[in-house]
Amino acid sequence: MTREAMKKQWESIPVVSKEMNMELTLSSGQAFRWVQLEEEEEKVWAGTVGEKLFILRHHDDELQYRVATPTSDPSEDRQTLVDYFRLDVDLPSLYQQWSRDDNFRKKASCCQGIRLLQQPPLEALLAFICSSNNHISRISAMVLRLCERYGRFLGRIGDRDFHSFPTITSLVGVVKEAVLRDLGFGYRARYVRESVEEVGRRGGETWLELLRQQPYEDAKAELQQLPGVGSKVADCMCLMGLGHLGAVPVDVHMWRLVQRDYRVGGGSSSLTPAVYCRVGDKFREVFGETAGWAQAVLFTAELQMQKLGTQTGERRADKKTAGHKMPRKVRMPLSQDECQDKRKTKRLKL
DNA sequence: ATAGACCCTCGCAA
DNA sequence: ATTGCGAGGGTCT
Repeated sequence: MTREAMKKQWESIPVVSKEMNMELTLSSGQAFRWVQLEEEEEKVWAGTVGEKLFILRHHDDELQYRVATPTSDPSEDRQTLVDYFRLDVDLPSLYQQWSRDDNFRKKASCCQGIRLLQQPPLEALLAFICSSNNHISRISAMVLRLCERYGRFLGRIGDRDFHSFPTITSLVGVVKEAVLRDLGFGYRARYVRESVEEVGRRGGETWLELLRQQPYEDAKAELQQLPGVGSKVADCMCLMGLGHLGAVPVDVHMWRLVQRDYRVGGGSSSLTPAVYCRVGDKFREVFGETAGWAQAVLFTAELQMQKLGTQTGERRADKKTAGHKMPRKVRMPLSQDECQDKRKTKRLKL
């Protein structure tokens, strides 16, 4: 089949717009490797899931896709996307449940269709290790270069090459800290290398799959054994790499949002491990088992607010004072053993 | 329990 | 136009 003919042929999966906002889902910082490109005067998304290179768009209540890699079984491609976007989950009804929380209903009404991606575990783990004390544009660049260096070439679209995320076997014993530093990883180079080695020792992707079967708390505790994986990165991995939808990653943005919109922690305290834990518990109390997904929606909605705010020339002079006029400190009664940082076990020595 | 250091990039002031 | 400075989806010591 010629290239031109390929271009016209879209496969499709019915997905109404309430079910999916592709733009926000792919660009809100869950995954770092999707790129939007122009193709025949329209915007499409290109990226990889596992060993497949996809081109996506959302048109006419359909998720339309092309696979740019040779494929033996077309139904497999479809299933890959169904799994990746969790299309079996009825999102509007989740929004409805979450909307019993007044703040959610107000803030999320503008941002329907934020789906939680189910990402390949190793990719999620390493990407979020890279995310620490970092911003999205740089994280994307780092992950991109990691794939270029160690991943498999999957194809070229326009002038851009796409690579798969490297497997654990292509990394163990191969990644060198100095190389990662050259790729711009900074001090995270050591975290990535050492975590790769440790994941390898524990059984690679198979071990990560086992963590998926374990209870969230256990999986999180295991992950925090890895260098570069604290409570936030562990929660990101649990939520987006392992499908533990109750995991609630709390970064500085979420922390500000929580202080402003929810009564957790009190105004003056910083995000200590104990407070971190309380935030997650609060979210699980309000949103139930899918608290992590609800968090992702609130996070994205907040990002949108800020983006729209700055676009309309609004002052962001309140950056320092935003959300600091807190109601009085309200401490949650808290039993010590229900909420504590699980990182007590000795970090393994490498 | 709390503070600093840590790689590097970018936006925004002087 | 350069230079300087702080903060950015934290973790470790």
